[in-house]
Amino acid sequence: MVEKGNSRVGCRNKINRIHRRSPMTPPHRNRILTALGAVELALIEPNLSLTPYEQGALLQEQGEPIDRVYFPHSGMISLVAVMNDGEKSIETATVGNEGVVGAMSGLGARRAFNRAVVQVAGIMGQIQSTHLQLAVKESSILRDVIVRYNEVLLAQIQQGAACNAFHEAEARLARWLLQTADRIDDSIIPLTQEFLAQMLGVRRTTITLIASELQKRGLIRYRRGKIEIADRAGLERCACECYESVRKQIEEYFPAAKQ
Amino acid sequence: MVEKGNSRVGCRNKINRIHRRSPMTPPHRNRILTALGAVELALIEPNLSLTPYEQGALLQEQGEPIDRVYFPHSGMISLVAVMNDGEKSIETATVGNEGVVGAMSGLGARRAFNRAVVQVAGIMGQIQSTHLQLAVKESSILRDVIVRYNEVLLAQIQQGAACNAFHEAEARLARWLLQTADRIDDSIIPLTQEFLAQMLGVRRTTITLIASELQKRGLIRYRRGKIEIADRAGLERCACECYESVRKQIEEYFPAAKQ
DNA sequence: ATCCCTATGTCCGTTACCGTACACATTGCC
DNA sequence: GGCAATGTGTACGGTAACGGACATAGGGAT
Repeated sequence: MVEKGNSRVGCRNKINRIHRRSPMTPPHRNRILTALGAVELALIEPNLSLTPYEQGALLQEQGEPIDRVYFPHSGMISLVAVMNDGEKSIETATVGNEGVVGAMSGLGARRAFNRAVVQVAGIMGQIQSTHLQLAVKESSILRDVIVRYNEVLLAQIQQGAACNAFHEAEARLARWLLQTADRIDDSIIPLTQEFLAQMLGVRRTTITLIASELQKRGLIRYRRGKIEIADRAGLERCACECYESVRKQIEEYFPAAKQ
Repeated sequence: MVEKGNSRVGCRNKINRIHRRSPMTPPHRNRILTALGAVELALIEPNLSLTPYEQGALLQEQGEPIDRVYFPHSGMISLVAVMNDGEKSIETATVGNEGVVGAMSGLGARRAFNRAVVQVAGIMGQIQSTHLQLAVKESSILRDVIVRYNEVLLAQIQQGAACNAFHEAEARLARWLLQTADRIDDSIIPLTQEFLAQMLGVRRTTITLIASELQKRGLIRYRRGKIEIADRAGLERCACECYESVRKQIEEYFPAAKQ
């Protein structure tokens, strides 16, 4: 089960490390925000605060009203479906600096249809839903960007649904690792097998089995709580089509800034 | 694989039958439309045509631009995710008179994120996306209703994703039958096991096995191409939580008209 | 009545993953 | 250095569903 974050320090270091990498500019720019023009940015920026979140932080609970919207600049957020019994849960989408959590509340959506958990610590731009709503009233471009991201999100969730039904755990794990590496822009993913199991909705021992198999084949390397992609091309061959399919759509709708 | 409808006659009778049931008023009212006030209805009704569709009709293809929006008054539409190879496909949501297909295009969404196929023949209100867009510009209530339905749809797709991962075929079949019966407001579902298999993303023989088991237990009865729910309460006990969960949300967001 | 097509039934070996239990390794903490 | 907590490895029976092949039966068309 995913729980509210309680690691006290730990991630502070990570954030500092990121800052050290590029002291002048923000470490990453959120692509949704960069897709906006100066006028639209000016509408929301006064109410947009930059906040670091640590691993495990619960940003949004399934079924509760949405009060804030998060634009990750770094780190990664999982959108998670929680079953009624409260026992099992599974990830239905991941959001990194290419996305936004809770954006539809800006158009009037009331309740969160899923839980949102910070999986990899990072810095999020955040704004109150009410503030975003006011900004949307002023700018149809802002509204369009939100609708556009909603398309991406829907496609991603749907692809995941099909993926769960058709593809085996190995392909899904490979997909997940690649996807997450893209989101956090790092080939080392700081998560335990236990977490991966919850994301994929399989047993932890199944992950152990598959991971050691992938390691044997030289595609990944891992140690306690860290998984490293060793052979990206190889892992891509191992992942299902869903990876490329989602990646392409994101790239098309919200291309990464060139530099 | 789901294909473009090619049954020539057949469904005509069905539509006539429905019409005979209530000759004065439309057989069912679409709940999204009834959720609108007179002012909003007046905005779209001039461009809203009533059209019967037969089983198998392809309303929307995955990845293509959305040009029309469909408000079912009767019948049932499946939203289907198609895998890249074009071979496999799976249903990610069903839409009946409680919903609408393609509504987000009214807010500017460009491309269909999934295929939409008529599973059970019925009458659809349909309107051009461009016309809907114009109406949305005039009415924030209309916009809100669309956003509200988007919430329902997202929740449904996500629940389906989790369901595919956690629940076994029997529970999913039970769920599907109940859900579809609700949509078409009839306890007899005119579909073959082959179709059910495609919807659930399992082998046809798996459906045969499960269906005959359910029949043995007296929960359903079936003959060639028709499945009847014999013991609704029993089938509900057999279905997974997902059924109730989705049903409740729909009822809350778009309650059925009392009569 | 007959034919043929489509829908349903049955069989069988195979496999991926579950469920559960327990042992071992690494890390941080006192 | 020793302890506890956390993460990883392994083992094993059980089973749901696959994949493919083939057999029967319903029902519309002629």
